[in-house]
Amino acid sequence: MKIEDIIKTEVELPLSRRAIVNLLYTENWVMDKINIELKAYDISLPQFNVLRILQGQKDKPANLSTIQERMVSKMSNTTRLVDKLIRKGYVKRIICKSNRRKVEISITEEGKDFLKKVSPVMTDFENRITRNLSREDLNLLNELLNKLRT
Amino acid sequence: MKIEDIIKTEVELPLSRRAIVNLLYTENWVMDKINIELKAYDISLPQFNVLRILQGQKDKPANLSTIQERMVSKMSNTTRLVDKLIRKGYVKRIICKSNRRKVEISITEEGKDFLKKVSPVMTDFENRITRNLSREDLNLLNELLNKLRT
DNA sequence: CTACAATATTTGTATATACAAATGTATTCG
DNA sequence: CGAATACATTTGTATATACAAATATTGTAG
Repeated sequence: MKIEDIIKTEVELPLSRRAIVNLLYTENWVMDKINIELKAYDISLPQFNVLRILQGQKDKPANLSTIQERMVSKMSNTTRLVDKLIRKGYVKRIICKSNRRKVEISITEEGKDFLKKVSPVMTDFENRITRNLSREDLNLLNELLNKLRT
Repeated sequence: MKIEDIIKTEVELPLSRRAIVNLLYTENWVMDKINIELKAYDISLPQFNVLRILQGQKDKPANLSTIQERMVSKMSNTTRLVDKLIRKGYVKRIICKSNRRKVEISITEEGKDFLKKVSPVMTDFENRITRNLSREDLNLLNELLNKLRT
């Protein structure tokens, strides 16, 4: 559906505005679907991503700033996000011995089990939501987004 | 910059995940820049969009549900958003005579003046932020996003 | 070794958003 | 008419986010 029809504007948008509005709208549309998917597991996307980052560390714990720089959306408050994961039992936090300003955050067995359950669900979701795009389409979209940010 | 480098993952992402992550990341990147731009005018993007919608009405007032269906990101709370615009003096709200469940919201002269000042700034911003994309690129991006939502 | 700057995280506060329930009004149907 | 239902908006509440300030720790220059 054309973006002009979605936001019900009579006048055609200038090309650059149309692309930006479409980008914002589509991101919202995707996020809605992701949230619906994750709601069943009582976790938010940022929380899920932190778990994935920690698992990617292969048992080497990460500190807060490492997590922050790897997040898709830059978090203003990673402390409280980690707090929530701790309350759920998915991660643990210990103060770094070598530098007591730092904290070391690592995934628990419970967190790993959770990921083992939810990761395939998300992978399946990603495939479903992009099913209308061919491999070339996906590559092209990826390149255009990179180019936009250049 | 490749999305894998941005989120510092060692493994290459599957195509569909890469596109989705890139979409979310790029939208965040754009929103950050929009917020910086609008901050000087002490207004948020949803608020700005409501003003544009009301101006598009050409003095015909809109009710809340009309505004909601035209918003890019579906608002869960348009009442309080309009409250803020009223406090700023940019819009006014009167109860609809024919159907007192409805309210009629319209832009004030002050709101029109504000838009006259800020709209060119935003148009200029939109052109700047898309300057690396050709007309074909923008059309292509637009089509790919439409296709994704199909 | 002490004061000062730099680093890493945490906390406070204001604002934003999501979702559900409540309010007030209009319509319909016996 | 009066009860039930539908409609349009508002309010309550819990959670999320942005940003600034505070805290705690380490490194460094004199």
